[in-house]
Amino acid sequence: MSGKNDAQLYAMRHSLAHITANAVQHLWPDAKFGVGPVVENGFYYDIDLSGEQSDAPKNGKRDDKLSEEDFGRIEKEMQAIIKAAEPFERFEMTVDEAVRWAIENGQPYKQELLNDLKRAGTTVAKDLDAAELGLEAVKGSKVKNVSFYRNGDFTDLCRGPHLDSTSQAGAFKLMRVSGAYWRGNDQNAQMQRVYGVAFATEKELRQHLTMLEEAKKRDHRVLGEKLKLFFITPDVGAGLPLLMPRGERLKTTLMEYMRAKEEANGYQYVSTPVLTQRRLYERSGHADYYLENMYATQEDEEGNQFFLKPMNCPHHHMIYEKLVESYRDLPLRLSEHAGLYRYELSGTLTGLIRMRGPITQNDSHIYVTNDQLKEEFRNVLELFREVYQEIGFDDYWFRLSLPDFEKDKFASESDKWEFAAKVIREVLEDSKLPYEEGVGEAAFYGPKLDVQTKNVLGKEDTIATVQIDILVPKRMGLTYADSAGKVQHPFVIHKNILGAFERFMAFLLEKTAGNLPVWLSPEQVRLVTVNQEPTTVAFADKVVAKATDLGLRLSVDNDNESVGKKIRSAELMKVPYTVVIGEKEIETGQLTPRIRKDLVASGEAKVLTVDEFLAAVAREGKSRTGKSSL
RNA sequence: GCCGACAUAGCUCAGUGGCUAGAGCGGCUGUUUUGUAAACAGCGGGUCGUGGGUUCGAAUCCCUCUGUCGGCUCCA
Repeated sequence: MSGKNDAQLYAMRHSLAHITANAVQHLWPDAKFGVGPVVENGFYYDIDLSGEQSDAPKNGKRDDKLSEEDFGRIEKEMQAIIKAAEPFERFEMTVDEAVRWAIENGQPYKQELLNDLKRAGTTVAKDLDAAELGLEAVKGSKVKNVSFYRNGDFTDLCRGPHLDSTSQAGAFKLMRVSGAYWRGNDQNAQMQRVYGVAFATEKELRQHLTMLEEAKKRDHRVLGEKLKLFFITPDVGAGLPLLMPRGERLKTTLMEYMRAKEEANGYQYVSTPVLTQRRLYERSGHADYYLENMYATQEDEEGNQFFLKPMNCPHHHMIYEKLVESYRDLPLRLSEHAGLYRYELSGTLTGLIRMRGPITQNDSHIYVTNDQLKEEFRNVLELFREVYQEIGFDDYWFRLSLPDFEKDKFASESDKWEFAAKVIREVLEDSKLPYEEGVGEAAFYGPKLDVQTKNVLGKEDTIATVQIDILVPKRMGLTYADSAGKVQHPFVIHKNILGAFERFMAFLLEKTAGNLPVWLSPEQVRLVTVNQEPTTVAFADKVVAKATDLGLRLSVDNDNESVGKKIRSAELMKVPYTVVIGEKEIETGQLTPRIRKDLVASGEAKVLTVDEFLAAVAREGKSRTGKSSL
């Protein structure tokens, strides 16, 4: 798409946001409007109907909330506005005039934005820069004039640009309505956000909607059910998935891989209890931030209350105390694959991506001196690259998550924050790794380097993180003696490369549509028998025995069904290799493996001996290749 | 937690106040002994998510709770 078309599409989507608001205003004359920016594939507008008394109440219910039922009449009204071919006209007012306009028109949210603009020269709305709000503003500068756009009877504070006329609006569809806190702050009123998608042509819109349907099939929750990997049941609880044998196999394969990788890189594994006294979290400082997000036991008869651990750091810090006296003991790299539990708000739960537990984190804590910090951080990034490359995961980018010092959470020691952030930046720049920065995304104890990816519906997620802890070691009194015999506090690098194993499984499933490479497939080979004759079964048994010796995961489908149906069933389970066993194979001792389509380039079937075939699969498992060697 | 939508058989779904709640797939049984994406026949299978209410009558209307989906806030 050319830059000109991009600009045109942007203006079109932005104009549709105005047309949406315009239509809502026709139907609910007292509607109050927030902001209405362009987003990926479309636009939204934040609307508040509270206090609204519409002429057309629904079912006698209060009519102060939008619902998807209303979309039909809103869209109809939008079409009428588009058909009327109203020109978009730009004009300016002084800020004071604009504030008067907002008051006269009953637009308190616009008024607030204008007042902020006047006072601070900017509007501070999280995730929305002033330009997106439609305000021309440079931080610190005096704003005199603001621009407005008018079409027909609708006027909105807006930077533009817009279409020349409403008639140029393309194909659009209102998708959903959801709650959104005014200016992203949960202390503020909750408005309603109406989302729409919009494209230049009907065809593109239909393609987009089809793509969304297709994406649903790649959803790890759908695949988890179809591939018999995991499920969630209200009897156990929301956010508490149960892994079935296939899911556990996948998780264990990833865990074994990471453990071997880390042990080869000087990490030592430890094991710590899931229940812990409150005082540990008070000592670490986590109690100040996360106590209400931790599951607690009832007080026992001896008066003790325990918490399910939501992180491993404090426990590992206790081990540090036992093991480290001197700088000679550093760096110390501790790892644990522990199941963590966190109370997450019910509305945030998302399959294996966001869960309450067990969250099996690929968690390590690396204790270093000042001098070691940079090199060790570089080593961690190197390990990241190595692991992701071996796993074939290349769809990610880095985000340097920094504190927002205007928040209480990031209270003190700004020089240490700067130092840690500088180390991360230098390592990234030395390695020539592209990254973005995220202000306000840091942990309470230090800056983070997050690994970002997009899920199947294009939503951004953090897959893994490395953090430099500048606060907790001092707070917990962790020390070592430096070369001069002086007492020092170590830095701690918190790292998890695969994040939580469950979450990583989810990303893998969505990226691969369930077509896992051979080394990760719970079932690597399926033998399909042509008949149930004893000779056939005996031959299959012989292959199974050989495969088991090689450590392969192979199963036999000896059901009394047609070969075609059993092939289909293996295809649906995304088994990499399916091998039909019948008279021909028994006679010749040779197999013609059917290879899952994504694994192979040529469609030509190869004939191999049993030993050749099994050895090839074993090699592929060992090399973790994403392609078939056959 | 908040806003919106939704919850019917193992799965995907039909059924919007009126007969004993249906279909396809899966399952089970039998026949068939099968050659690379669905053999044929028969049989099971539901407290219509939970609890309450309205009604002569509720899967269907109202409320509660639980859970799911999409957002918002949050994410050590």
